[in-house]
Amino acid sequence: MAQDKKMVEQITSMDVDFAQWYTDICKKADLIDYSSVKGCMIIRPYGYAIWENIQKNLDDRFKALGHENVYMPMFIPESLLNKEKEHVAGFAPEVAWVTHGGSEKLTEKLCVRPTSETLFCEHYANIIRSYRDLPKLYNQWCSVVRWEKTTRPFLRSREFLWQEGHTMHATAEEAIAETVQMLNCYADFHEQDLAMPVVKGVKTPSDKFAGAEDTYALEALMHDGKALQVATSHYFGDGFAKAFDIQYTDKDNKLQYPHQTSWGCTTRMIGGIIMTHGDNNGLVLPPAIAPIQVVIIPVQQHKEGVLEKAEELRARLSAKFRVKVDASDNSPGWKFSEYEMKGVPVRLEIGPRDIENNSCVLVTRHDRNKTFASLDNLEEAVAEQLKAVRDGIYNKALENREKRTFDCKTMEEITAALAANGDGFIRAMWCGDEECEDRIKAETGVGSRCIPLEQESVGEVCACCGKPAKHMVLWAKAY
RNA sequence: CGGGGUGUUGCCUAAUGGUAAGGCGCUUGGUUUGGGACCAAGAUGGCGCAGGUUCGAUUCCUGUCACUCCGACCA
Repeated sequence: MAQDKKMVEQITSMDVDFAQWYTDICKKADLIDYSSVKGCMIIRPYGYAIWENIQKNLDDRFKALGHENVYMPMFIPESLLNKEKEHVAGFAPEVAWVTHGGSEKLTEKLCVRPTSETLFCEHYANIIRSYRDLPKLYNQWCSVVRWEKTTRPFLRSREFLWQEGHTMHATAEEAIAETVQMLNCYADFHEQDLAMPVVKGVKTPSDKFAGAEDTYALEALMHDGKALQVATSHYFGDGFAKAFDIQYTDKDNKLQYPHQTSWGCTTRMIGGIIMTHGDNNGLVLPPAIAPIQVVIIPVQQHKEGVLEKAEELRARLSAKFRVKVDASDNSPGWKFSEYEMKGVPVRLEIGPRDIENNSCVLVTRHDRNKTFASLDNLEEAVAEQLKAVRDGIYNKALENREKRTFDCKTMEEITAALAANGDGFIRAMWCGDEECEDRIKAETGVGSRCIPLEQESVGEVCACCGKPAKHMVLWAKAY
């Protein structure tokens, strides 16, 4: 098997170098290319198609919950960004500024949006007058810019695509319900459609979004044991409303401040998909968002009738699935490898022998399991195999997470667990003191990821100071 | 932003203070075709960028940019 010369472009094995493996997949599965500006990546058609599928799925979910899409400008005047002090403080270090229009210096510099709370607030202040104007359930799909120091494709790019929901509600209760509802929406999308197990939790105060009362987040564990925050949902209370002077008249003719939320997820999810499901043969895509769900590989395609049959099956299956036939003159073996690298969930092989038997071969990407399917009820067989991929990769990811989740009572136990098992989720109790949070990070290397909504006691006292514990916290190294 | 590594054609790698070599890929023709096929003939780069040293630099020096890894910070 081993060959001296390099026959084809290989993907670095993830056990050898996980970071290189990740980069190889991004490049070799044709997801991205680098551009001439650091941290700004070109999302190539195959990568962008994944994003489009994610976008469509989520957009449908948002609209089903009553949200409307809008589009805000990409520039924010400095004075507007400065209105909410915690918010600016949080974002100022990574904001990109426009200082000139043509050759003229601008009288006020404009920031390229790192997020659009301020723009939404300015607009809401203009359009919200009465309780009859509430709730406002807006969302926008756009790109934002954050001048990151360290960049990686999908995981941390200086410009990234995302959606940001911004809603206004008459009461705190309604706004909190919205915050939780959207967290659940994201969680369902990740679990069902991305086949990615997630932990729902709330961020510790030090880790909250700049300007938020509460930040909820979904945390997923990657294959290498590092955590990735894949979505967030914030409850703002009326802090922004006060800073931006947004008020409405309630039923009793009294002026009130509305309560606000924002929630978002980004192209980072694609990085999460790669690092959750990918293997040494390349990408493994969850069927729900795979640009190609079924690739048809004609075998002995020069033989009479093979290509015609392949095309016939494509036409038939296209009614229900995203299907491609590869009729190029590459060898079947080459095609098998190619579409495995690209993560296509199901491969359909059709050759003279199959045609004779009125059947075909279906192979699932994640386990290369081969089944023979009759052409008579092919749609059902394909649907079944796609489901098998979704369930298979979900279970594999869940198993990895469970294998890498450790309950610890003390910092010594945390250090020992990490040393013995490698990176992963640590479940440990915390007193609520920021000093302890910092010390745990400094001394064990894992930071607080979230306080899981589903609390489970793993001890009585804080793993750091030994005082009575308030919460069980999930700790990990993170991307 | 601090510390390390890298930059030669589409990809991988070599050599060299005297003007770039090979494999893969690509093109054409033929033979193949159920796990990255084979043969033959072709095409493709001046060595990230900018300065400097030198008769002369891809090679030496300086700077810069990008990629990458490890930290700190962040979706």
